[in-house]
Amino acid sequence: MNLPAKHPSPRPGQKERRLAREKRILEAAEKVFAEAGFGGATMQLIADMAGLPKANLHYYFPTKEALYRQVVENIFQIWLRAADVFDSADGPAEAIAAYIDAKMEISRRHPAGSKVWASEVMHGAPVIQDYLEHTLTEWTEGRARVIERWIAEGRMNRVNPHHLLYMLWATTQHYADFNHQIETLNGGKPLSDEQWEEAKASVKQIILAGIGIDASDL
Amino acid sequence: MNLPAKHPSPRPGQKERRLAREKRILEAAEKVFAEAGFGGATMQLIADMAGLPKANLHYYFPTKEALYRQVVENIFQIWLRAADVFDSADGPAEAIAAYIDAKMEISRRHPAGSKVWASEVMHGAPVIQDYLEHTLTEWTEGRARVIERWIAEGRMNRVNPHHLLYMLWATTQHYADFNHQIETLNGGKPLSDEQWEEAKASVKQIILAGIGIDASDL
DNA sequence: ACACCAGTTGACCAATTGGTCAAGAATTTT
DNA sequence: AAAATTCTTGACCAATTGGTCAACTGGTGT
Repeated sequence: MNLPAKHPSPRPGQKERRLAREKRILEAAEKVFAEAGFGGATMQLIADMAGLPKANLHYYFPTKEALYRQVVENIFQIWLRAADVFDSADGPAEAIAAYIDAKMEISRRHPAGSKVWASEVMHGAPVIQDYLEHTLTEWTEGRARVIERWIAEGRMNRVNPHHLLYMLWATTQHYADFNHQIETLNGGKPLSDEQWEEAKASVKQIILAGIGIDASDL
Repeated sequence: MNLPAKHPSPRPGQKERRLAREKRILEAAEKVFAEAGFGGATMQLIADMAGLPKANLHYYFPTKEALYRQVVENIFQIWLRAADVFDSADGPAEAIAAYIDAKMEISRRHPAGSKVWASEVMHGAPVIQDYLEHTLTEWTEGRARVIERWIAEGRMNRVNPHHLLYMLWATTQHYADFNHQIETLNGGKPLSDEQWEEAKASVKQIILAGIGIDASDL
């Protein structure tokens, strides 16, 4: 990070290589943790999937817990970043629609990460309890106040902001966590591009109508 | 069940004892599987929680898989039974409201079971793929047709029935699977009776309005 | 009293697991 | 080119795991 930088210019060298290796490991780990859960995942499996010997994996991540923690924290960052679109719009219709789109896109592009997150929370959040208590709590309370303001301004129906947020989280996350069930009910095939669009549209339609917003605004 | 019944009268004896033991084991197993996942659960832990030696546990359930399978199948039965309330009502308002109530009650009363189910599906449904492909598929298609009929009759908005069902599942299940997160956001306390009522009411309010049903019907 | 059988259990086992380590290969720095 | 640092890896280890087994217990029917 801050070692003597003899050469002020580029150098594709060591640092990038290390980051690339770590990224490859983290991607393998995410998949394995998602498929097998923390308890069912083995370092050997992760090493195999990343294409390197187990001992080497332990060089980059000293323990299984450390590796897992990193995976979970990465997901949480993605999750939080998506949450930002909530603020970049100025009304409930745009904000909630954009938030649904963003979260549905995460479910589509990062199903493994979503599952790891769900699994972590389901098991009592042993490693990210801090995040839940601070970052997530603050974000949630902030957004709840925004929603209450919209309600006070008559821009949407009076609903309990927390339960609305839970519904948004639950519904969008469902498409990742339960994608296997959805696939099975879809004749064994993954949702096509059009079906994903329909899913997004359906979720937006029902929720926006559910809080008294005319979706033709969008 | 149908062994020679020497005594035609009662007899609290052996069969009941066996069932009681199995029930106790299954309850312990459900908790442990929910808390640790299949991979993280150990027969020793389940035995401890059930209050009997591990070897005895293996007398009732020969393998970890067999025990797990039984737990999952039990949950699925509860799930399906709740689904029946969907049919006992004659209109979309009553049916969906009753279904939400029933599923919310399951989330409240059987959070461990719900988590085991979620975990099973999330990991690709290794042991209940049959159920997904047959029983669940048939139930879902049947209900989707009912919803389509309601739409055709003008009794609710035109929405994609599958995505409506997914939203119902996702939202109600969320209160079980993510109860830890909800508790954390609730100041570390479980939802009170009143809060559960508000949760149910909020879910019903948003979804019913979302499909164009005036909830004051109920 | 006896045999019979479901249930109980501590001791044990082979396999797997997360993690270590020392020796070597690469790469960078001097 | 040599020294120093970073990476790589096969072999290994202690602990844990699911599962077995033979001996034991206790109730039931005869």
